[in-house]
Amino acid sequence: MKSETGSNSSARAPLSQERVLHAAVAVADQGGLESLTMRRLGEHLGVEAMSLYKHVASKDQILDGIIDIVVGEIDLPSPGTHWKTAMRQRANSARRVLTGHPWAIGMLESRNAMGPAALRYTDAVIGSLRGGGFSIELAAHAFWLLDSYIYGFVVQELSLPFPTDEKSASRATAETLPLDEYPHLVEMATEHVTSPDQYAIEFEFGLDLILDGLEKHRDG
Amino acid sequence: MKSETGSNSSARAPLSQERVLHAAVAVADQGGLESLTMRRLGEHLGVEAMSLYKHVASKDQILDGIIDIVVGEIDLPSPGTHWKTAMRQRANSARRVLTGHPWAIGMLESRNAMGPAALRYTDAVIGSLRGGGFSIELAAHAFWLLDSYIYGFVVQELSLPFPTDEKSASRATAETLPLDEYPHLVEMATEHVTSPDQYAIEFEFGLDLILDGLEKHRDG
DNA sequence: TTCTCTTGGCTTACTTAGTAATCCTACGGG
DNA sequence: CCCGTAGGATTACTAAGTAAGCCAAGAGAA
Repeated sequence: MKSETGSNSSARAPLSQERVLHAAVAVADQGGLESLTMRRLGEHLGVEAMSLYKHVASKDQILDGIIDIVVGEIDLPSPGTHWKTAMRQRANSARRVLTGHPWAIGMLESRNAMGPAALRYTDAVIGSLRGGGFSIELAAHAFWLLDSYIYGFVVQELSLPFPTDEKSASRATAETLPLDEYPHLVEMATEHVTSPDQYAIEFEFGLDLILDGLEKHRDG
Repeated sequence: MKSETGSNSSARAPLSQERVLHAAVAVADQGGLESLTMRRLGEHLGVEAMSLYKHVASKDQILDGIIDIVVGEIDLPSPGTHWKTAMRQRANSARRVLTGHPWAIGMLESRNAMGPAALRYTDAVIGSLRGGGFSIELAAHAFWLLDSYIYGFVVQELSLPFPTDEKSASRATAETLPLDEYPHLVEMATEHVTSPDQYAIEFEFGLDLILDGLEKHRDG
């Protein structure tokens, strides 16, 4: 098993900070944040845990790094696009990316260092709004509002059990609950359909409402 | 030091699940989530770590419990109030509570249990909307939209360095950044005033926009 | 009273984490 | 040919969650 003498062709690719961070994303994606340990990450890269420290300073730095990688996956508004289209696109892209890396959203509040991708993202969004005729003040408002909505929506979407676990949802709403204590909850659970793409519809509703409201502010 | 023989007056109050959970909130409040360890929690209660397990099943259960305690601190809309007033009140209350326990927001996505307080909260909000003339569908939309906004706003508010650390903010925006790479960011940082209660103003803006939009939907 | 449960605490010890300190080895330039 | 260094492995320390089992004090029952 240790026939790796000399210039064997299967000599593993050398580590690098980049490879470590991308591997960390992969590990977190498949096992969740709590499965991302230095030893497991090393294993994933065919390397001992301590070897990682030759490329990153600490686990904290890894955590900062993988957030920025995720943020970097969000599509930036392309310069020419109308602001409303651009905002809709980046909102949908952000939601897709964040739900695709469910561990990421929970880290946004704890680590406040904005990496390069986060800076680029923020700059592009504000730029798109300014280009769309928003004042500085209104652009700031719009940015806060839209980002709040996106983050919060994803937080809720991920914290609700529906998508992953069909039967736990019905059990939670139908059996476990003391039905008469929460009449409105029960009413909603029974009468409000919950289709697989309900979240997309729900997301669109709020997004449209916000974009329309912003447009009115811009024009009025 | 072990003079606690017999019916000493300073015999410590007996533990209980409630006392453990409230102590856990206190520990997390003063030291952050990562400072909440079983040993420290025990210390805080004058007890060994393992003794806690006579009252709670696991640390996970503690985490679920303290979230529900925090949610329970949010003011519920009082039944008689106009829906718009009620939503504004509970939004402000929720923001106040969540920023007061900064560790809480990051846990909302990971633990999906919904304790009794969360159920009560959800039920009351939906009830207020239904009472205000919202259809089931629109009440669901409104709930999602408002809660997304609140959660997301708090996430952003807590992840930005401004309030706690005055000089790190200016350093981050003024010195560390390669200024010309992020022109819009720089513009906003320089021209957009950031007063201490900026967050409250920012929050109001989005809240008003959303509430007005919802009202329009309800009436049209 | 005395014996025995039960309740609620303590002690010990095992596992898994992050990481400091140290060591080893192959390679590249003098 | 030698040696410094880069990039890996080894060992070991500390802190955390928690399983297992011990022990004291109070509440009934005989």
